Amino acid sequence: MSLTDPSPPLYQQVKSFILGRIADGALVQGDQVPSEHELTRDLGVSRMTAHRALRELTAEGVLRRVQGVGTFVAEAKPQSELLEIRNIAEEIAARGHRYAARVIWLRRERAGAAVAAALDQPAGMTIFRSLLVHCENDLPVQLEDRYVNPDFAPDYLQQDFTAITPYAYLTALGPLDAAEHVIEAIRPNPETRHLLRIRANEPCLLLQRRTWSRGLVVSRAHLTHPGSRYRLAGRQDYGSGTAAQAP
Amino acid sequence: MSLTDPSPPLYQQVKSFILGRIADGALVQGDQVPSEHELTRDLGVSRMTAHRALRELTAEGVLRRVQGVGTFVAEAKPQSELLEIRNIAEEIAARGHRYAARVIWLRRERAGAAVAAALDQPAGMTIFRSLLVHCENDLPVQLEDRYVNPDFAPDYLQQDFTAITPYAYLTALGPLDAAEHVIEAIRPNPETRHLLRIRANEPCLLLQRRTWSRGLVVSRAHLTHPGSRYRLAGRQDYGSGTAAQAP
DNA sequence: CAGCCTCGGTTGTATAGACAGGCGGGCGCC
DNA sequence: GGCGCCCGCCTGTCTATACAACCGAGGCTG
Repeated sequence: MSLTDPSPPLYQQVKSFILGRIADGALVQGDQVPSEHELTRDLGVSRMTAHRALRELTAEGVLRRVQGVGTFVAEAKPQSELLEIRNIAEEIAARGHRYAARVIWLRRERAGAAVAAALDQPAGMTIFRSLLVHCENDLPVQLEDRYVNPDFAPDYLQQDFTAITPYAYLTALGPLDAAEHVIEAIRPNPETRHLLRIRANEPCLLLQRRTWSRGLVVSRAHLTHPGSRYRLAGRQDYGSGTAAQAP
Repeated sequence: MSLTDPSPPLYQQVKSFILGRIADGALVQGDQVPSEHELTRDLGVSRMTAHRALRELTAEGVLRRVQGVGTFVAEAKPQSELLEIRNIAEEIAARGHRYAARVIWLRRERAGAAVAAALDQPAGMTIFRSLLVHCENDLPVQLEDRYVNPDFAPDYLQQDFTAITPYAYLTALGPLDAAEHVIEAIRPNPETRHLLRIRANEPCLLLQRRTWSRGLVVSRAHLTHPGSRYRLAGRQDYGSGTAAQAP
């Protein structure tokens, strides 16, 4: 078997080769894909080229690699791939608005079943939890309810989260894993409404972010606050490669 | 100048070096960052290592590279980078749920100032507009209100959008440009409530997507519909490189 | 039988070298 | 002075090689 030579870079052709095997069913979820050595032998490319192809497909979520074991087709995404959310507090700061955080409380508590599962902890284990209000120009825009795995951040409760955001503190401890997000429109409960100063009958956004092994975040954000200058917004580049398939 | 040796990989250290220069203001938007050759010379790493660092930072949107010219700090994003939304109709189909679209109407109309600006058309120009309900398992989940630039899709109004989604039709005509998204939680208006079968007092999500030169989409989605099995959700990979900067 | 060791396979990283292609400025020629 | 070519710089890709770290299985030993 050989690769078509003309234009696209070799590593791109290797990526297409793997993606094609997945698309036509020759490789399904959990299957081991050819190792770098096999790709080197079968496709006639160097190991670095095969490595780059596999590394990029891993970064794109298509594959999963385990050092010393092999490369596998990643499990189907637990949910959809509809959106990707970044950190709101850093967004506010990056846009030059006056940012402030207010710590409502920091405490340890027993994890319920759902939270424990999200943190890879057995149910009933002690977890750390923080509740913060993020303000932009004195206006509360986000209520951040964060559950943290104590194993990964033993000193979490001793931090001064008016000086450094929990997100910044956790990423300083190490890279954060992939995250799952869920976003909904909800009617805020009275406590949320009070802390975010939301008028009665005003809806707000509920963002839930689960970062494996590191923390679970539940943010109740009211980004369309009267006077707030921004919405939850973003950009997307439609890579010319992601072919649109009609339903 | 030299790099601290201990644990993190060299290409990671090079990325941190560049990000640090940006964070402390030594490099600002539009500045040329050190070339691969300079990094090789100044930091004592090989060109491939420097190249990987710059390539990954480019993929993350931090830098912009021009072959033959150099590498520069990317311009600030016009809006925030908070989220990225894909196509809801295709999501439903991809997840194997029964998908159906209902066309409420197709028509041409005069563009108001805001719509015209979004379509790069002079105000008052004729534009195409479609209103569709996307259903998942007979449950309406999204009301898609789409404004299309007639120059790019002259036959738009003749299409059968129960067979092919507007998104698929437009991408078949050519790749879509970058898009800006805005998402909010709103209380739906009576028409939306009726078409999406939303109960009184239930909030819903409002998604606005502007694809430059091709179309403007206003979607009023009620994704937390009782019985609907999904939320607006997604995943994210935190590149281990994007250093967290505390506000 | 249990525990330890070794060994082969696999991924992760790093280097040196090479060639291709794009861009822009400077130099020479007209 | 103006035009065009060429050369140097820069990024993009690819190869060959090397070493490190990790995992699992199989064999050896107590």
